[in-house]
Amino acid sequence: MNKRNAVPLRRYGTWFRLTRVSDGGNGAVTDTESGSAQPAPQKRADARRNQQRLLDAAAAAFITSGVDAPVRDIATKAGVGVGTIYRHFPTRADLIVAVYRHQVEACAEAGPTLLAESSTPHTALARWIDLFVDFLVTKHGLAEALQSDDAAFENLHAYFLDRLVPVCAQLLDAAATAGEIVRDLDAYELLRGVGNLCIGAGNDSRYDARRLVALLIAGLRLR
Amino acid sequence: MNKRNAVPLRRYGTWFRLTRVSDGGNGAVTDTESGSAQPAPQKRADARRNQQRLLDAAAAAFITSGVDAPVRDIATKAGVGVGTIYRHFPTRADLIVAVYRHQVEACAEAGPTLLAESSTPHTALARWIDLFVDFLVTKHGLAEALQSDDAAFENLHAYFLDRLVPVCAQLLDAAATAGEIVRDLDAYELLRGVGNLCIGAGNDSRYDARRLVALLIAGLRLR
Amino acid sequence: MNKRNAVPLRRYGTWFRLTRVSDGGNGAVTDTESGSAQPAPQKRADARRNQQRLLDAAAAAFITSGVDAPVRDIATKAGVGVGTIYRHFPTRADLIVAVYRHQVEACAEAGPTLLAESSTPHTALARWIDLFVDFLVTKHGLAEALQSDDAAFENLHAYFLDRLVPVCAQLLDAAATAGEIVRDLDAYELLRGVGNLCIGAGNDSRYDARRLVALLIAGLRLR
Amino acid sequence: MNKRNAVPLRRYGTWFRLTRVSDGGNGAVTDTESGSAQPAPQKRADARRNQQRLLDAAAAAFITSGVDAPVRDIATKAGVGVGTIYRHFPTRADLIVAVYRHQVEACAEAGPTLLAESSTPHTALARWIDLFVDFLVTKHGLAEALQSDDAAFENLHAYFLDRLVPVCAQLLDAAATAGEIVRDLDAYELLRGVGNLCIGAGNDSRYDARRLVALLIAGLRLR
DNA sequence: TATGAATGAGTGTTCATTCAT
DNA sequence: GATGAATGAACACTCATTCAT
Repeated sequence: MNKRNAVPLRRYGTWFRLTRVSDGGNGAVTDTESGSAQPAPQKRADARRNQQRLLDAAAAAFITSGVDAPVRDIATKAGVGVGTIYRHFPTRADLIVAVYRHQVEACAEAGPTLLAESSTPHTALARWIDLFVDFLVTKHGLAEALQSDDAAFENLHAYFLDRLVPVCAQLLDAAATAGEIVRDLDAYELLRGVGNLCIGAGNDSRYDARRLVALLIAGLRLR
Repeated sequence: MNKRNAVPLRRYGTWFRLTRVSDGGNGAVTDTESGSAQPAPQKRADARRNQQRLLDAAAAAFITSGVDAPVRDIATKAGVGVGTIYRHFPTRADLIVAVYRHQVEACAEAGPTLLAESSTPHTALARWIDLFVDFLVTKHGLAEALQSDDAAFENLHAYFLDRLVPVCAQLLDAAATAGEIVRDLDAYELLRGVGNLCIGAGNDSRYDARRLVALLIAGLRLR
Repeated sequence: MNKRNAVPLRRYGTWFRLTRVSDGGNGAVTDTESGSAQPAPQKRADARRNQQRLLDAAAAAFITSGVDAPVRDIATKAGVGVGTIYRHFPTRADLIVAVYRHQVEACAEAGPTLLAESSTPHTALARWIDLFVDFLVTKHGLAEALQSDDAAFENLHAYFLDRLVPVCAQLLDAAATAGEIVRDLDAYELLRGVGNLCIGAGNDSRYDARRLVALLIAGLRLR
Repeated sequence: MNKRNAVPLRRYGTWFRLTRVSDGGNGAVTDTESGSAQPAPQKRADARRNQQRLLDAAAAAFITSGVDAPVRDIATKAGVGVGTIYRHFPTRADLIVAVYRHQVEACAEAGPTLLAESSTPHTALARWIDLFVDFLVTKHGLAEALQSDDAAFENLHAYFLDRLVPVCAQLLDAAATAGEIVRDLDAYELLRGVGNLCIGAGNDSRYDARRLVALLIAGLRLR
């Protein structure tokens, strides 16, 4: 996870694009193992294997049935008992976060890179938002979960906001400072709006979330 | 919501009449406007009272728990037995449509009026969309239901689309013809986007759906 | 009802046979109107009309859905409110008895006639049982109700037994006295057995209740 | 029930083996006969205990309320949650078949044995029918279910007919070949009739199904 | 530590029966 | 008397979560 800054931005673009095509095996990794000392005695091998199988199964189930997929379905798909899921991920939010952590991190880290590489801050913002949309649109039910006020999703909200709001704020600020956009909107509100526009996008061929998000971003421009 | 006064009140009269045309016998006609001497076979007073209490309770429950609100909760809130709900509204879609019919009709009818009264078509569009947002923002479960692919909501979709898409299309068309906006977006997609932006708006004080919708409409403008 | 003895037996045979073909409008009549003095001031005409429509509707519903047919279905079919049913027939058993009274009476009265007309008592018994089977086989659910221990059917049991057991006993006794059959079986048990053999006979083309009943009666014969 | 001792007990061993062949994983194998050293993956002890309690409770409930007994009643009687029933027996037919499988198998297997052991085929038939009656008379709901046209019971019908009709046919055929009985009746119809005669036998002290069945079988004899 | 059996609250829906109009 | 609106008990079935093994 620390190595990732070395990966050129375009990688991320590709990554997200690949994601759209064949996501699911997104190699989620928990924070624990990216700790300080790699040679430290890692968890038992079978425990880690289970954790990985669980994440793969959950990712697959989330695609099929949304992030509300029945726990038992995920367990069956992973070839473990339901108890094992609860051991590794006490709440559903924990599981969802673990499944999508990689991609959220990648998205967060793409912000500064895009800002550095793009011709204008507004372009960087638009491209970054595209990344976020590409992510959400392919995760059925995630956008819904992000706006749900179900207490079970609190950790999920917290994680997404912690990681993405500062990045988005930086991009918005840069664009505003450059005089490209209004100062009307804070990062939280923008992300929420973009997230909402992604809801149900996968079910409805007549609805293209990307087009609407692009209009929203265009609407930010000062005239 | 203050803008709604722009829609003449008489519209509401028409409104009820239209309601009766496509009604399934549950038009939730309030006493107020049907006056005293109607030759139509009036329902029993208690039945009509219950019907109204049911609609009120359902509207409240939909806000709290979405349009999936348990039937029993609605019945309890209305102070009636569950059987009474099924008597008045055999399917859930019947109940949802009945709850929102008045406002949908009012919204639909406001379109042409606004177009006639506003300085430009784009202004009319923006004001009409405001009306729609004002409606949706207070009906939290509704926006979610409108994007759900649950078969129970098919009639709901059909009703909303039948009534609102043509109106929105007329407004979009007028604005495009006037050279004010792009032709990028069809009415269905715009309504869907606006509907999505309204999801969860009532639960989150940091999120103002109206502001985001305004940006979206601004984004339609030709530069 | 008192006139009926004047009707020759073969009438009854025809009647039952006709019943099998086109029963349903079986003209059930309550005891009340066959009282002592015809010129007495009868019930209001509409009340009697309702009663008759109810019986016709119930007979039809019993054929379609068995004697468990939903009360509201019967009411709807009769064009009356459910309350009217309960007024006329406080329990389901009352309704069933009223519907079938004519035929039960006819069957009961056929016993002595057959005994007088048949070549032997055993023949009379067999023919009388045939009458009973013909009756039951065409009344879906009735045989089931007759053996049900549901308290709602108590009156039904009582009525059937009161009317038919003595007749059957008379026939059995005559045959036993003539040395044709064993004395193993009392009338109650025989009727119960015959009733049971009729259960479900209408639903199953591979099952002919008449044939089995015939075997049972044959089994009574002394060897 | 005392005659059942005529069926050698070893049969019951065979019985269980047969059970396993066509079993859906719920063969209700008691501990007693599977001994200690079985290589098969044993179920958890509590699960097996529950399964047995469930079968006992279901058998009892079926007697009381018929095979339509409410799932929750059975669960309560067994001291388990309703979910446990659905885990073990996904459909009601599964539960019914499991409850009666042992006895149906025993009955089926008794046919050839009785034929071999009895003095005449007709005697064998009578004794076998007695076995069947002894079985049914104590399962009050069962006889009703066997004639029900409810789709939920289709598998039940199929199972009973598959197992018992061929056995009965063999016995009938032997007796007919021996010139003892008429060829009037096929095995299906006979079993259906016997089953019907058993309906409600347990509730009514004035009604002895065995006596009536004996008369029916006697009626088959050639005179 | 892993398993998956058990739990039971939650939900939609039907229908006999009562009773206000 | 007649009506039919209202009631609510009853039932099947699902699934998140706990905990004995």
